[in-house]
Formats: sequence, structure tokens, C-alpha cells
Amino acid sequence: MKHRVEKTALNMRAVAERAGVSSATISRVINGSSAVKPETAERVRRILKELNYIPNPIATTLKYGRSNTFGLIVPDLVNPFFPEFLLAFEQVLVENEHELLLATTQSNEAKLLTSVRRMLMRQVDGVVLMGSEYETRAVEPLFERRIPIVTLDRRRVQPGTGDVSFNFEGGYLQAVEYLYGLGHRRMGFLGGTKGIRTSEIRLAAFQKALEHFGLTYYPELIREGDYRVDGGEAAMVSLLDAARRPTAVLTVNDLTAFGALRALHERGISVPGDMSVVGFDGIQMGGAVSPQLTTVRIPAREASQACIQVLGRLRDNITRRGMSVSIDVEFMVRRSTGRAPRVRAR
Amino acid sequence: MKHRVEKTALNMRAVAERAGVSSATISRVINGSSAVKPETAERVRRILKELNYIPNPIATTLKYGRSNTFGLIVPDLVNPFFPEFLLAFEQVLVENEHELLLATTQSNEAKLLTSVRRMLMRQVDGVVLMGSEYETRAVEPLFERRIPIVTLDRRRVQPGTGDVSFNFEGGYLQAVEYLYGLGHRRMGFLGGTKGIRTSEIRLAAFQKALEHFGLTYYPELIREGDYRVDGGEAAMVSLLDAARRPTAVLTVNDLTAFGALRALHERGISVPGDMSVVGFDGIQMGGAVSPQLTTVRIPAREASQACIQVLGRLRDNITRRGMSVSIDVEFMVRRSTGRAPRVRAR
DNA sequence: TCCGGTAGAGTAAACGTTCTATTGGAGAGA
DNA sequence: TCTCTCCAATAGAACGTTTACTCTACCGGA
Repeated sequence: MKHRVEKTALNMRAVAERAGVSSATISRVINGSSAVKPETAERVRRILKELNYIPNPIATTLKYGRSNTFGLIVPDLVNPFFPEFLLAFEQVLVENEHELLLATTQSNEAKLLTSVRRMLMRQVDGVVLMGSEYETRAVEPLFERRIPIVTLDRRRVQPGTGDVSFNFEGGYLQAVEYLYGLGHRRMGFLGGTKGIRTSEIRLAAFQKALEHFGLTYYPELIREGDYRVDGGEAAMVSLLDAARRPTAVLTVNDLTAFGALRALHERGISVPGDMSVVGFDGIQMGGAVSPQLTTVRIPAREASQACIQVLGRLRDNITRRGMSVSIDVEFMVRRSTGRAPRVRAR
Repeated sequence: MKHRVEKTALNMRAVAERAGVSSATISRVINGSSAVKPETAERVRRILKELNYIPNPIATTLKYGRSNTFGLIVPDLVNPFFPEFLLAFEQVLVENEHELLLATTQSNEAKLLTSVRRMLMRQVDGVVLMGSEYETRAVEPLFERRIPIVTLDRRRVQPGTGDVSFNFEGGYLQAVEYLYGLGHRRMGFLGGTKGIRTSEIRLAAFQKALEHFGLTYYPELIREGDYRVDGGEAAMVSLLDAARRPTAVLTVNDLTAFGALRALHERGISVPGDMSVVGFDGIQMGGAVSPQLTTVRIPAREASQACIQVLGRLRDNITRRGMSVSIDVEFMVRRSTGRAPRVRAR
């Protein structure tokens, strides 16, 4: 006798046999679809519980080519915002009885291609693409197979895709308003990587916020970063060389702000005594450092819900018009911001 | 005509037709399984590429009840070590042509039950269980269905399970050795939650390290924490009340160390001037705070590989003896440790 | 010529679910 | 009794892949 893997767990037919009905009836009871005599249904339900039946969605996926799975492609998990989004995304999916397929690309095109292939193989019903920049060529197969795509903060849509972005204008407006109220008039900005669309959008939002309060925008107080700690540190160090320093700096994200804090701490510049610092993202770690970071929180859960909602609509509607959603952010005052110092000398 | 979902993408039979062979031959070419005439194989391969064929592993899963998927159940992603492990785990899986099924439990038993159910529905070939404590009852269904289980740092195995743990003894030994070399003789310890096995193991490892260097273990310099920042901060604050303070503190993990740093910073106690602090885990963020945290790094990639290897063995072997693997850790000197202060007065 | 071996390829069933088409009765009306 | 309608439930095909079994053609040896 050949070696055979023990298999064939408990399936609908076995349940059906036990209940003295056909597998179709079991299916109907489980899905509550069509007319089943109440007493039959009750009996079936009892037996399902008794046998501890667990359905096999794989079979359904095979039959319909739909997996109730959404893919999430992230560049990496180094930026803590990504895991926090992932966590929320997974929770929302599970609440909606969907599954998650996670792929990381390390900002590497070959891995992006692999990720897309995995998505296709696993018959995902839609894909969320984090990281504002990506190769169009690599995601082409998704378009070809009409898989709905939602990007995060890409600010661009095509037919069959959606975009969920964050309200940077609102966020920086609240932050600037708060700092203005504390007497700050001279604010710097530690930005993102040059040439990336979202960097420009964030900087523009900062500038607009200044204008809204009649504050001067000083180009010499603007620095480039790279969305990471090191870039933020370097940007802050460079900013400290300015002829007249700002009394507060806003940043493009929390990691950049962490870099700024480190630069300031190492130079003995007190935060918030001598300088106020504001982050953006609202990652958990912001509450762990000292001083705790004042920041603008991006609500990961709402963003996840928006992504899933948009994916659902794109899947159901053949209209396939692109959809844009903007998520409101929330200013969080913590300890890295305070009154503007009275006198500032270099 | 009924509404019908556009489906039936490109399957083996279509490729077969195009190549003038049967689907069996296509399958054989793809899997390199049995004798196919080289020229036929070549022609098939060309057509596969030409048609851009993507296989559907769902069908295979249905047939064999094996999905080439490993599940990962984590309590949450708040502790940055978890996402870092997750990232490594995903990468290693993809390299080995496996898939990941992620589930988070928020340390909530109902969600753990749901997670286990998801694992079973998706026909996973094995499950990695993070978080050293879990309800045995909740994972019972995995045992019943003979799904291999690997726990992380649980230090206990049963038939059909494995455990991957970390070499705390080695880690604390290196840390204490380094501090000893810097002149520290009086070391404190900020531990984990009481009553958890791994907390005891870590504390014992610290104690053993002290003994190894002939140092005194001062019970009054030991505090409980909760593996989180707040717990670490409270523990540090309490430790500062000690009649004679230590010159260095070791901690149960990096978050605890962050809490300690925050407590010290807020009280104007210089690190490492007045007090040295050592973390454990080696999370990325340790390099972002100021001062950068000296710590003991747990290599997430090696741990992931070990988990996957053990799961593979458990799946293949019917022997099903429990397996234990210990992962070596690596001491990383950064900026939160320095020479012991000459004179210490309260 | 016949037999057996072999290379190469094809046939068809199976996995678990869903749903269309169909069947079996029961009841009602003629 | 026959026919029609309606309710409940069943039979069976389909999804895409793999593989045990089968088939064919060819070759060599007796």
C-alpha cells in the first residue's frame, strides 16, 4: 500500500451524511441562502456544532476565483507607521471577514514584481499599495487582470484605482496655529526626500499654514530629509547653522522629528525650552522618547477602513472610476513644544 | 443570459491547447517531475512565458490540503520587536516559496480563537505563536488536526511542537562583562511582568551573569516592569529611591530601557555620565533615541529561519518529538553606557 | 513474427464548495 | 384518477491542478 497523507478532514458531505441530507442543504444552511425547512436547518446547525465543522474557503476560492483576501504591499516595516497601519488594516479586515496577504518590497523592484505575482497567485480581490512611489510597469499585471488597487497618499488615480491620502493642510494648520499661540513667529521645516510628490505636498501644506496666520515663510529655514532618523538629524544640524535660528521646527514625519531631537539633545539645546519640535504620523514611539513628541496623528484605523471600503466599491462596481478619499488628522500636544523663548541670539 | 462573472483566467488546459499537448504535460514541465521530451519541454516553456501564465496554487491546496502557508500569531504589534520579527519572517518565507498568514490577538482570548480558526480554514501547514503565554484551550484545535506549532521563548515543548528561545544567559553575560570592564560594580535590573516564565528566566540570567563576575546581586536593586515604556519608567523611578543607587541598570527589553531613559532624562540624571542603561532586543528605534541605546540584539532573521526550519521538520516527520532551539544574541555597544562614576552619593 | 520493454504523452479522477437543473411528493382542483 | 403547482431537497457539474493509470509507437531480441 502506498504512503498516503492523512487528509480529507471533515467536509460538507460528511456532515450531510451524518444529518441525513445532501451537501447542498448544508451549504444552504451555512449561507442562509434559500428555503430550508426550519427543523432541518436546526438539526443541521446542531450537527455542525457537534462535529465542530470548519469550512474550507479554499474550495470556494477555486470555484469563483475570489478569495475574500486583500493584499497589502509595503516598502518595509522600518518606519513604525507601517506596522501600525498594518495592525489596523488586519483588524479591520478580520472584522469584515476578509483575509490579509502581506508583502514587503524593501523598495526593490524585483521584490515588488514578486509581490504582485504572489497577489495574483493567491487570487486577491484587491491590493493596497503603500509607499507613494512605485514602478508602473511592476503593477501592470494587476491592471490587466482588473484587480482593484488603492494607493496611500499617492494623490493620483486612474480608472480602476483609488487613493487614500491624508489632510496635511489641516494637520500643519493646527500645528502652526498652536505654535503661533505660544508666541512662535519663526518656524523651520524638516522635509522629505526631494523629488517625491508627497514631500512637495507636505511642504506646500506647511507654507500654506504659515500664510494663513500671516507668518513669513523663510526659505532658509527649510531642509530636506529622507523620512528617516538620520536624515532628520542631518537636516536639524544643518538648520542650526542658519544665521537666525527658528524657535520651532515642524517635520515631515515622526522619524525626522526623532532625528531632530537627537541632534538637539547632543548639542545641549533644550526642547522645548530653546526649541519646539513637532512630528507627523503619531507613531506610538512618540510617547516613549523624552521629551514626548508633539505630533499630528494619522488615524491608521480610519485610513484602513477607507482603503477597504474603496477596494470593495471598486470590486463591485464595474464603473471603475478612480476614487479619492482624504483622511483627517489630529493634532496631539505632548512635551516637545512650549512657549517661544523671549530672546534668541545665535 | 445570466449575469456571469468574468472568470476562468489562463489555466493549464488553455496553455496545453495552445501547445498542442495535454495539461498533464504542462504540469510535468512546470514541476520538472517526469520524463518530457526536451524539445516539448522547451516549447511549453516558451509558450508559458509568452502567455504569461500564472499558476493557481489554490487548486493544489484544495487537492492536497496543504497550502505552503505558515501562520504567525502575534499578540500585538506595539512592541517594535514584533514587526521586526514579522518582517524577517515574511522575507524568509518568501525566499522558501511559502506564504504568510498573519493574525494578531491583542492578547485577547476570543481573538486568539478566531485566529486559530482562520489558520485552520486557510489550511496552514504550521503556526508560529509569539507571546510566551497563551491559553492551551484556544490552540487545542491545532493539536487535534496535527498542525505543527512553534512557540517563541516559551521554553516548553510537547510532542508536535517546537520552541525557539533566546540565549539570555549569553546576552546578559556579555552586557555585565562590558559594564564590569567600565568599572561598574553595583547593577540594577528592570524586569518584566511578574509571574511570567520568561521574566523569571531573564532575571535568573542576569543574576547568573553577576555571579560569574563575582559581583553582588542586590535584591533591592531589582524592579518589576511590564515590557512596556511606562512600566520601565515607573520601575526606574522606584529604583532611584534606593538607599544606594546602582551605577548601571540592565533591562528586560528595549521598551523598558526607553522608559528608564525617559525617567532619567526628566530628572536631569545624565546618561551615561551618572547612569548606564542597557536594553534587550535591539529594535531599530534604539538607534533613534538620544542617547542611542546600548542593547543586546536578538537576530530576528535567524529566529525566523529557526522557526521555519522547525516547522518544516515537524511537518515532515511523523516522529513529532518536541524540538528546542536556542538563538544566540549579540551585544551592541552604543551611547547609553559609559564609565562608572567615581563617587556616588545619594 | 511475436513479445516485452521503454519513452513519451494522454485520460480522468479527486480535492470541497456552490448552484443550476431536476426530482419527488404532497396537496389542490377538475 | 389525472394533472398542475409548489415546496424541499438532491444530483451533479464546475473551478485548476496533480498523478496513477493507460495508451501508443518504436525498438531489440528470440
